[in-house]
Amino acid sequence: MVARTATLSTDAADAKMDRMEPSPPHPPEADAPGSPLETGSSAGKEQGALFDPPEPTAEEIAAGAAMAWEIAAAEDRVVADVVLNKPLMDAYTYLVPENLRDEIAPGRRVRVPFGRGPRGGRSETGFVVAVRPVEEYANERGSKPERLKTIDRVLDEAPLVDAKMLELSRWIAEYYLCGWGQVLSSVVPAGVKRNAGTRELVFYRPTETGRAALDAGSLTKKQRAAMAAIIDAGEPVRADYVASKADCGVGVVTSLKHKGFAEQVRKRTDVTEFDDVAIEPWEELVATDEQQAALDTILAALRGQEYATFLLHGVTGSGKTEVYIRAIKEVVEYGRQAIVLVPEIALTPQTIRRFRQRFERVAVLHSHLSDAERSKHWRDIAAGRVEVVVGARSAIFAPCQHLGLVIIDEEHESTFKQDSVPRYHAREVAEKRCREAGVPLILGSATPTLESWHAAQEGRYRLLSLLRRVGKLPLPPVVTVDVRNDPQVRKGRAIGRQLSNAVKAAIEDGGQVILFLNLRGFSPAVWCRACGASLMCPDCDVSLTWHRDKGRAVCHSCAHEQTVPRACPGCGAHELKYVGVGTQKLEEEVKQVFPDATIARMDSDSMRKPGSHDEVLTRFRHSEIDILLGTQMIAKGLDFPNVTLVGVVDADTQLHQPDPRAGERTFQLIAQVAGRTGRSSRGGRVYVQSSNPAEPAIRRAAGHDYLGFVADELRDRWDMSYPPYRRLCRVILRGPDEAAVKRRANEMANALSAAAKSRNLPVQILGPAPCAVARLQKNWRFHFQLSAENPADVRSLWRTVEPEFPTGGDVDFVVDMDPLNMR
DNA sequence: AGCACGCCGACT
DNA sequence: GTCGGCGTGCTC
Repeated sequence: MVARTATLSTDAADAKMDRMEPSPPHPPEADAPGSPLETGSSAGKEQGALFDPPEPTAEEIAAGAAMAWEIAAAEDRVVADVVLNKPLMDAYTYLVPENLRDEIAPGRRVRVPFGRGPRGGRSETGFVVAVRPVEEYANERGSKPERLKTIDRVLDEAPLVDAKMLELSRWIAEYYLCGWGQVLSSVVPAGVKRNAGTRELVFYRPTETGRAALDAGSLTKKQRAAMAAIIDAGEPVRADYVASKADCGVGVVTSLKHKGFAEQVRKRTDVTEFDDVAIEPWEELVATDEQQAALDTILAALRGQEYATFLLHGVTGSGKTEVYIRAIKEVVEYGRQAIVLVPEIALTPQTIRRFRQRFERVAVLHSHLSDAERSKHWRDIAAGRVEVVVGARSAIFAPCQHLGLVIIDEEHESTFKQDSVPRYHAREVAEKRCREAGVPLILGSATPTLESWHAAQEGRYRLLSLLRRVGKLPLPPVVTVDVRNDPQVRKGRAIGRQLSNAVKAAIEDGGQVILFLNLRGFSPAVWCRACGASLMCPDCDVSLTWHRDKGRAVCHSCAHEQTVPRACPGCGAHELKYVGVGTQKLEEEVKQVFPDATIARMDSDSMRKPGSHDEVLTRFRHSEIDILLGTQMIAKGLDFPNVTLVGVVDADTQLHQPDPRAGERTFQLIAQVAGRTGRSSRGGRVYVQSSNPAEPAIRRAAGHDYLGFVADELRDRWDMSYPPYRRLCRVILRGPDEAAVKRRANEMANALSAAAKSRNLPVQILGPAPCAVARLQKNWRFHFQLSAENPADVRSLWRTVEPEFPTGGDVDFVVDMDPLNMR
């Protein structure tokens, strides 16, 4: 058995197994693996085409099944509850055959027959969530023990998840309204399931006759040396090890085996090898008073082993990471582990290096790892060989056995919500996990979500503030530029006069510049001057973006690409024009205006090949690049002291999204981008171009006034009955027939509405209405929302009504609890 | 999610 | 007369 067994098997699972011991003596004729009975039956199967016995009748099958469970009961056998990777709310119960009794355990996966049809349905993979006596199932109300099917096979040598993770995943399934098995399947990385990075290898150990033969001196010279090497090793060893140790060929080991002097052992072994990167040493810093105060509060909770969520509100450059690291140091001293979640996009080599410099054993979990790497890190974590786990959203499921602390950095980032099933938010899952483990959770952000801020106001979270930057550096002044009357912008330029002058001055002064624009491509629309229509994607309700490098118009919502027709497909006029500015056009404009500057563009189009991201940032760090322009990618986490100017080319793109959180996102974005400058004594400035400079989100961001912004925004949220004052659950319907989708949306909304009324549940139904993107990848989309103060009411309403909704057909639906994406 | 079951239209 | 459409409802 591999080491993982010991560390991953859980108290509850052990207790369960204990309860089932001692097992009754096995009758000798019970079919153990490899027994003649089994080989006989499989041989029979292979020849079955010629001598098939007559098919048993339904009665015979039923009688056999009834007998199976009666025998099972008489023999004090067990059943296993199994959950499958399907949107099913219930676990399904299976008989555990005698020969699998010792292997079966909660947290392991099994193959089971599922569904009706010939041969009792298809074979599916599921997770065992419980093992219990068959009588317990038989005594359940409505149980049909005679209809139980039997487990085919146990897949894992050791549980993949422990009892705590089983419970956490069950909670997620319940809260996010999806199947337990769906959660478990996505919690365990694919590489871990396939044991990627490990091999079943053959090892040799001495037998008693082998030892005797060595003592008796009845071996040849080479055999004697090999035998001695095997015995001296003190543990099973590989043949090539023996060969090099005894200076012989591996054939000698084989002959020892044939003679019965050594025997083979098969062991699953780690075969991954990673280079250790050299890490430069770290100079300890002196904590600021603010950092120390925040830290003291966190340490008190750590020492008291109590759950608490801390909202660490720290302006950019205030040294939140230093607080995290010192808190983790304390946790590591107790021999416990910490999980640090960062947005995927911030999971750069620089971020990882920062933790590797300060901790001995850091595991990293993110989407760019190979299966073998991820599986290796997962096994290291489970075995307790890791102090700190740094990872993206799903790292919240890291199998730490002695969790001491969880940190979520940039808590406001929407990437912490998964946008496929299970649609969980890592913050909510972390809260649950920490509460159960009795450990603190730290949420860090310069611009906390309104949900978190509100929780802090209510006292559910404890607020810690870092309002000053380290080194007494001021926050950079932010200039809002009204571009409505700018002569250059009116000519179709992206960069107005003021920003352009500022860029010029910054470069002449030897500084570097970051220009941010959240639209990739060359022009975001192809527009007909004659009829005013834009070129649309044939499959989506989205206008096509012109990518000049490809010479094609591209849909950013699906894979569609096309050439641009000569004539407008709507009116036939030859008046098509590329309008608006994306990063590609911005790059061209900047090159034209600043011909002597070195320019680099960073967006998902220019960063296709792996490593290019890091390469550009390294060049930028070494001042080989004067102007870095790009999308979201350059807004996060970059910390370059020589950046003296940041320009937000168009603050309005974010603001005009059809989303109730557009204001919040705009504020966050400006604050975040502004944080990229003024990080040294050289100072820095920020220019924000907008056509709505009076918009509160923009005005407050320019004033670095988070408190003012949340006060405004919370008032609006209250007026709109929107989170954080209510919980929402969004139901999205889609299908190829617009009328059918609309009809189904109405039916579902009405059914829920009626049920809420009759059950007296305080849940409102908002909608239905077409989605903001009314058509996506050929499907029409409608949505409606359930809104309640208490999410339990939403859940209970949905759970009672949902089973009545038809599935299949050409309209399907998804449920999104606490939605962030409103498209 | 599949997928087998059942009840209504165009073909030999 | 049947084959096959896809709406409906289970799956231990």
